[in-house]
Amino acid sequence: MEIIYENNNIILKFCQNFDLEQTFDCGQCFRFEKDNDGFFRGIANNRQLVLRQDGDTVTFFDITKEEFNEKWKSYFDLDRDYAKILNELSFDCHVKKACEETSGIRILRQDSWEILCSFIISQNNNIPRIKKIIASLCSLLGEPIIGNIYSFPSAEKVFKAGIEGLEPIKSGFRAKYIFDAAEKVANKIIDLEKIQSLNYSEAKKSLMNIKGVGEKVADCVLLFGFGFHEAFPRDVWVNRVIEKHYGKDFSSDCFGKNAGIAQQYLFYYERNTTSLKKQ
DNA sequence: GTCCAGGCATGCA
DNA sequence: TGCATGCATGGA
Repeated sequence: MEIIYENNNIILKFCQNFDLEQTFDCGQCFRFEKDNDGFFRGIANNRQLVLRQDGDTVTFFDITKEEFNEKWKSYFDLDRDYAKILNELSFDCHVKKACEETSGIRILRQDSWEILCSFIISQNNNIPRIKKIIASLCSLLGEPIIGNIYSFPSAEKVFKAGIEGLEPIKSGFRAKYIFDAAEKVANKIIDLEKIQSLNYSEAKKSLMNIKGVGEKVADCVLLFGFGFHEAFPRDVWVNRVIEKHYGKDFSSDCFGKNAGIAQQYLFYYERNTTSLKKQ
């Protein structure tokens, strides 16, 4: 990959294993959208980011070299050698097949509080509605960023709003879970910075003290919000893959420290091939 | 109207 | 420990 700084834009040439569509569409983030002209816009790191991909060239618009290096390289996991990892994971024929179809997903490194909240909202829910609830949470309690787009509200803000204060976002039974998470995070009963320093199983155990956080949500938070790539979230789609191809004795240990990357490729492949069949 | 959605808490055996 | 059931809401 070659990095060029030009006219206040960052241009990445010869990108390997980096596809914006796949990365934003694989269910790990809820605040990036593609417009009709091929531009992706989203909110992260407290600003709006605009990007575009043409073949193996990705452009980040209106961004300094310093900001790119400090914030966005790690956000898009650009220093990790995905070609090597996918090659290693391809000892497994199902992951190999998934990679042959789709090889541009990167695990984003997102804000841990935002991800915790977002995946609490995700339970027993569908992606369009998850996005809708998150957008209304942001416009209800976040700070204005641009136009009618708002930042993700802090845990303190959500805690102060109270369960009743969350009513307008129509999150249903999840409101009490969102509030419990906000209360524990705001009051440092769960210290997100400390969780980062724990090992995987201790970190998971700690997160599961929050109401509405079970194994699956905890694993998503660890994978997308903390960078624990050994986390292997088992949702309905992945369980379907496991039932079909692996059987009862399956353990994600076989994928080792990159199990989460294997999971994401299996998830994306299963979800897309199944939805194609439905059409 | 019915079913389902990146699950989880709860109650019961 | 393992399994069934209810849960808020909205789109298909």
